[in-house]
Amino acid sequence: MSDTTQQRLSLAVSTVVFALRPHLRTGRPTVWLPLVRRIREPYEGLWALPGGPLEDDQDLAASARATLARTTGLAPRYLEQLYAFGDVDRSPGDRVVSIVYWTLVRPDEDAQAIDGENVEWFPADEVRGLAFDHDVIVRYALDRLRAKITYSPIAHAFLTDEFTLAQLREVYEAVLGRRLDPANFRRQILAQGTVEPTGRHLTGTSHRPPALYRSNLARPRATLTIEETA
Amino acid sequence: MSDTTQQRLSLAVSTVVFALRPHLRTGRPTVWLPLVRRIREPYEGLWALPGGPLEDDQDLAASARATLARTTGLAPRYLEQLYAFGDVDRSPGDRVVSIVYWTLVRPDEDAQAIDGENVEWFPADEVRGLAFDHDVIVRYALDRLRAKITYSPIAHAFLTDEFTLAQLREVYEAVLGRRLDPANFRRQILAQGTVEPTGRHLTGTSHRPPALYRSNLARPRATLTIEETA
DNA sequence: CTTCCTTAAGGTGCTTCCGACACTATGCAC
DNA sequence: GTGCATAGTGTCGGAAGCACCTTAAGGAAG
Repeated sequence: MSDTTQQRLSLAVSTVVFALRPHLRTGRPTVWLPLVRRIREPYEGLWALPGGPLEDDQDLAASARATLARTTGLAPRYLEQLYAFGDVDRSPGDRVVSIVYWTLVRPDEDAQAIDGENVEWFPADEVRGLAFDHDVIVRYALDRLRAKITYSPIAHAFLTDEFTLAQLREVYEAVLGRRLDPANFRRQILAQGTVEPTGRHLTGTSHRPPALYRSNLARPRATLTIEETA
Repeated sequence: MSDTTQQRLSLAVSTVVFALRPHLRTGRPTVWLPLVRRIREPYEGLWALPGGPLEDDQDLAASARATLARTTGLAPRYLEQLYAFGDVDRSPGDRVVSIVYWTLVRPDEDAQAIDGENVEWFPADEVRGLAFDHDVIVRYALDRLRAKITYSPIAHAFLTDEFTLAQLREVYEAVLGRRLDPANFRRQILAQGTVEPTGRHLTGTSHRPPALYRSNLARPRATLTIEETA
C-alpha cells in the first residue's frame, strides 16, 4: 500500500483443531481447540493456531499433519482445507499467506495429545485476542463445522469406531449448541444410511443397553469437498 | 520425495471464470469459461486458467482481479475463493502453490470481454487436457457452482440489475443442466425473499409481459463463505 | 375483430419431511 | 418386585416440495 518495504512473500500452513471435551461448568461435551503460545515477534506471548512454514517438498495437508504432530502430538484422521488467508497486512512487517486446515479429533486420538509447555486447550467459542487474524479464522472454522455437520456425516470423525446413537447425538448437540430430540435424531441418522449396526450392545449402563453402530463409508453422501483424509 | 532439486516455492493466483453463453447446438444458455494458451514451458501450447504470480503488495482477491483484467478484460463483481492447490508435483520442475478463485460474469460484463489472440472460451463441461491440474480445478469449481446455487442466491450474479423470473430460471437450468417447473420455481424464489419486484414489466415479448425483479441484498440468506465482492 | 399461440401467474392436491410428544422395552439399583 | 433411566417405536399436525391444472395477458395471423 504505502511504501514497499515488504519482506519476501512466505507461505505458512496452520490448522484449526477441534476436539470434544467436557465443559468446565456443565460437564457436557463442548468444542475445544489447542493453541500455541508465540515465542517470538510478532505477537510474542499471544496464543496462535498451530502452524509453520510450508516446506519445499511437502504437500499442503502433509505440512499441516507434520506441524500438528510436532506441536501437539496429534495425528487426526479427518483433515480438510479451510481457506487461504493472504491479506497484505495480516502479519506486521512480513507478507505471509496462510493456508489453513481444520481437523476433527477422536477421543482416542485426543488421548495422545501432549500438552507441551506452550500448548493449551480452550473452549472454541471463547477464544479471543489471538495473534494475527486468528480470531477470524477460528470463527470461520466454527461456522464451517456447524454448517457442514448439518449436511455431511462428519460427526463420526469425533467418535471411535463403535458408538451409540446417543453418543453421536451428543456430538451434534455439542457442535450445534442445542439439544436434539432423540427419537427424531435416530430416524434421521438411520434414514441417511451413514451408520450401520454392529450387532453389539453397550452394557453396564444402568438402563436398557443401547445398540452399537459403526460408520458406513460404503455409501457416503455426495460431498463437494476435497477431503484429504489419510 | 526423491531428490531435493526443487525450485524455490512460488505462489500463484488463478481464477475459474464462469459466464452463460448460448450452447452451440441447442442455443440454450450454458456455462462457458475463458482459457489462456500457455506461451512458455511447462505445458507450452496447452490451455490453462488465467492466472499469474502473487505480488508482494497485493491481496489475494486483488491479484485475481488484476490478472483477469489483464488477460481477458473482465472485471466481474462476484469473486470467491475456491481452493488452494499445492501438491508438490503439480508443476514440473517448480513448486507452485495456486490459490484459485472463481467468479460469475454478468452479460454486460461479458460484453467487455476482449478475446485476445491467446484467449478462448469453452463450454465448461467439455474442457479437457488443460495444463497442470487445471482439469481437476475446473471440475471442482463446477461442482461448487452447482452446489452453491442450490442454497445461496448467487444466480443473480449471472444477471444484470433487472431481470424476469424466467431469466433467473434459465440461469438455474443452465447451471444445473435440467428444466425446472416455472410455477414452483417462482414460488421458491419469491418465498426466500432474495428478489423484489421493480414494478416494471418487460414488453414486446409476443406474450403476456413478465414482471421485472431486482436482487434484494437487503435481506441476504445467511451464508458461510467469505465473499470478496468489490 | 376473432382466433390462436405463447408465456405469465396463480391454484390444487398429493407426498415427504420434520418436529413435538406419547408410548412401550429393557437394563440396573434397591 | 418397584422405581428409574434411557432405548427404541408410533402417531399426528404443520411445512415444504412437486406435478399438474386453470386463468391472465400480450402478439401474430387471418
